[in-house]
Amino acid sequence: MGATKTEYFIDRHNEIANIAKALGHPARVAIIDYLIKVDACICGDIVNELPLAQPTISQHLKELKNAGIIKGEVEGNSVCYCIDEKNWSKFHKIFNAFFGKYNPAKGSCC
Amino acid sequence: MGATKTEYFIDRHNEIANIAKALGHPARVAIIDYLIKVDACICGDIVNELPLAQPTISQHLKELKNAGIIKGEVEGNSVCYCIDEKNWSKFHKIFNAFFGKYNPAKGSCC
DNA sequence: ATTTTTTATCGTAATATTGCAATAAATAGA
DNA sequence: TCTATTTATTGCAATATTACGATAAAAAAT
Repeated sequence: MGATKTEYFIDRHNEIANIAKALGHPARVAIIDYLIKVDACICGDIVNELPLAQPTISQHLKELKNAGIIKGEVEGNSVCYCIDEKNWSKFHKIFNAFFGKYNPAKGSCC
Repeated sequence: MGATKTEYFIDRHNEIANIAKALGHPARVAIIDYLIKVDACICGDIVNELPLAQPTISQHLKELKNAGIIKGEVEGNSVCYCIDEKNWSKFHKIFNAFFGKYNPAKGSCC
């Protein structure tokens, strides 16, 4: 008990849930938004942008990286983080397909 | 400690995170997919579709309802659940705008 | 070589989530 | 009324998440 029964569900549902879960924290959305804004790959000054301690940011970055949303490359002293372009497009498509599956126009609700 | 510091973040980031969080479990994605598939509003036979106990399903339905993704109406004996059309369109737009903010083409990553 | 800068990891506390058995609540049907 | 049927709620155990201080690791600068 307590743990999600991942093996009970189909891959597609798990994949959508995984991406969504990674996006399911305001700090992580803020990190992504910042990375998009500065476009060029920016490293740890994300810490200065958010009201969270450095270890917390590092943890959130790790989760975003694990989900495949961002990637980080060691750049001398620091680490350069940026959006993972390839996965981003993929995830965009997946979510667009998911939301597109339902057509509100013909919604025949009670 | 342990709780998300919601008040530290801007509304937009919290909104995206909230929807994403609700979609962040395969059972909830499966429930949505099922509701879309049967189109007409279907009640508690979701329980027969998923390998989870009735109270667990009920809890997931509650979370989806709280997030505004689905709505439930009492229909005699049972409850009729369906996609919340209005919010669905809204959420679709929000996520499309979010993913559309980044243009992988000009991604100038390290 | 020592210090600074930058990021990751460890350890720990607080809180949240997931899941279910048991049970309640509410209506339908006999 | 009594009995199903259907859904929600309660209570609890197991696990996950969030957050941060302390500290490690690794390269840069002095």
